[in-house]
Amino acid sequence: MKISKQFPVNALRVFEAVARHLSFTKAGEELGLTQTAVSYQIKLLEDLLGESLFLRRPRRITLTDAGARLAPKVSEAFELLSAAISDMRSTSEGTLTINATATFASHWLARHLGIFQLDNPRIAVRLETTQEIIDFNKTEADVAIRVGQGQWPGLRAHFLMRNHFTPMLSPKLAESIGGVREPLDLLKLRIIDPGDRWWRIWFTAAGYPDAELDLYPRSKMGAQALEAAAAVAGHGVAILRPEFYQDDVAMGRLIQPFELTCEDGSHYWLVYPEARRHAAKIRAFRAFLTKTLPSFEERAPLE
Amino acid sequence: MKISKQFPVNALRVFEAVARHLSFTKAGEELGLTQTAVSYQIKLLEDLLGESLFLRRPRRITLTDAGARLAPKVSEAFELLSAAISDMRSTSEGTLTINATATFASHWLARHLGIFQLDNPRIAVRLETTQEIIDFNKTEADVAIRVGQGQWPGLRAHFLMRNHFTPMLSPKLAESIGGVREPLDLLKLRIIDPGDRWWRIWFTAAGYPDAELDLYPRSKMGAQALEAAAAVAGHGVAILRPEFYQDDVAMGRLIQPFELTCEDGSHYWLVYPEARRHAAKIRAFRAFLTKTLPSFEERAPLE
DNA sequence: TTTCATGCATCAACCCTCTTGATCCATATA
DNA sequence: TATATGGATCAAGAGGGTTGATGCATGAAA
Repeated sequence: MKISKQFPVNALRVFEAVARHLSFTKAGEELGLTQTAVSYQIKLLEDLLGESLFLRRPRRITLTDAGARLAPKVSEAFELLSAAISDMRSTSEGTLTINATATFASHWLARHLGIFQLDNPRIAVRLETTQEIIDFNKTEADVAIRVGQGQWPGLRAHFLMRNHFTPMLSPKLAESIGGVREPLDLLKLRIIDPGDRWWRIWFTAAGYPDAELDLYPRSKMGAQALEAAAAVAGHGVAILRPEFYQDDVAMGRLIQPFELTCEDGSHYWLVYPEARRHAAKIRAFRAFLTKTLPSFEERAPLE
Repeated sequence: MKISKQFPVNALRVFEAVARHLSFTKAGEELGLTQTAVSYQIKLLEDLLGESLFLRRPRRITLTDAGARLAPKVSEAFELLSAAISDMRSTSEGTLTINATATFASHWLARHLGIFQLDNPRIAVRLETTQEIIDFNKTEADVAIRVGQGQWPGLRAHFLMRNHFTPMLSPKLAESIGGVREPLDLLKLRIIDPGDRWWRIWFTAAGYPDAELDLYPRSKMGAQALEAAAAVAGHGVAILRPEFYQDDVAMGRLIQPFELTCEDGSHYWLVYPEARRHAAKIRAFRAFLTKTLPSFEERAPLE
């Protein structure tokens, strides 16, 4: 059974407009309906209620007692509804929830988000960090920053920046073995998360495809930020995206012993549900990225 | 454009139910819809608002912030709506508006309506009288008493009583011409509304088809009650439905000089819109008539 | 672990509601 | 009397909304 059959909300909506205008034609104009449609809906409602709601006088209609009793309450209810909707609209238009990896959040967003907020004083920002993959059906977020290939079904993706990596460690730790001169020197140290494929890629690129990383199955941290912290503390060598740790380098807490950086095909992307692409706040965020990030563009490096 | 497109009341209604049950399936059951339909409506609403309203967790769903903000207001609005409707229903179920001719109202209804009200203490009665034909589109009435053939398009008719008539006058007036012995005596008196076809019918039946009534084009009153009043006052002879004036006869204010009564094929009927036939108050009124009026039956004497 | 049960998403197909446009009718206005 | 306004009625058509089957993910149970 159709829903409108049990509870004629549409008919009520039409009734409300007619009661206000006291004219089928005018009400139709307001609602974008023909006079016929209005007539039909009113008749429907009247039949359902078993009561006439309007008296059909020549050239004008009048509310019956029943209609007059009903009208104000229906009006109120619909005002409430539309208020609720527009209120919700403006509130949620007003806060942008960004879900990012901890790494990206702390090393890039935290540093640049100020500009977005200056440009969009009416949009509050909520920044959430989760480990890797998020599902917009399961997490409340308007946009997300993901690392990947830039292809997710149902999601629109904009390229943010390439992701490359290189070993980094604390200067003290480097000194402890008399400095790091060549890649194999690193193997004298504890490797933070040797299972990370990045290590293999990097050593291969450096000319040592057979470096015995597996021998050191130490900590598995998962989040780059944590590995970096461990490296700063001198617990070992981590493989990191150098741009994110320029500060640490400048402050002498980390060094990047080799120029060589590698990529694994995964990069940073801004993603959001296809269907939400026209939301004002998402537009604003795109505009901010376009302005702030030279490499920002939709669906860029498909390699 | 469909109305639901601009303002998704149906979707909101579904949303309200889902928010209450926190389950698409349950909500569907409540509304008499399939889970699919519910899913569809929610998605519709979410797309329209550009906001997720529910988080799809395994085996249960949760309101998002946006959804949680929206739900209570929508609930309130719909409660208001359904309250308004049921309130209106019960109020108008509670008063029966009867539209009758002044004659019938004062001579039959007024006398018997007490029984109806005893039987139906919860139904208030509003008795309105208008001259003849009423249009349910133009007058607020639940039922009407009409004189006619019992055939009106769109209306259901129940036979109430035959309508017959005979001359009546005040005893004083009769004495003034030495008593009324035979029909032609009446012509010595002023005929109240000689244009009334009833006179011609009656005189013809009495054996005087050529009685010169047209000679006395006096008052045209229209309502039987007024003619009766004129007759009581001794202003002339009226042609009336004798049953309605038994009191006046008993009190010596009117006499019925001849036994002969005539009919013109028009009788008294209870009528109401076909569509309203199931209304409780109309049922109650029918029950009352069945009980009170032996001749009461639906669509009876088609002659 | 494997299997089962629950609950939502997706898809294609169909029905019926709702809308449209034309026409008719009644009445108020000029 | 002629014209304009506003609602009712009718047939026809579109598409919104519904259904039922199916798939998928997860939690509970075996």
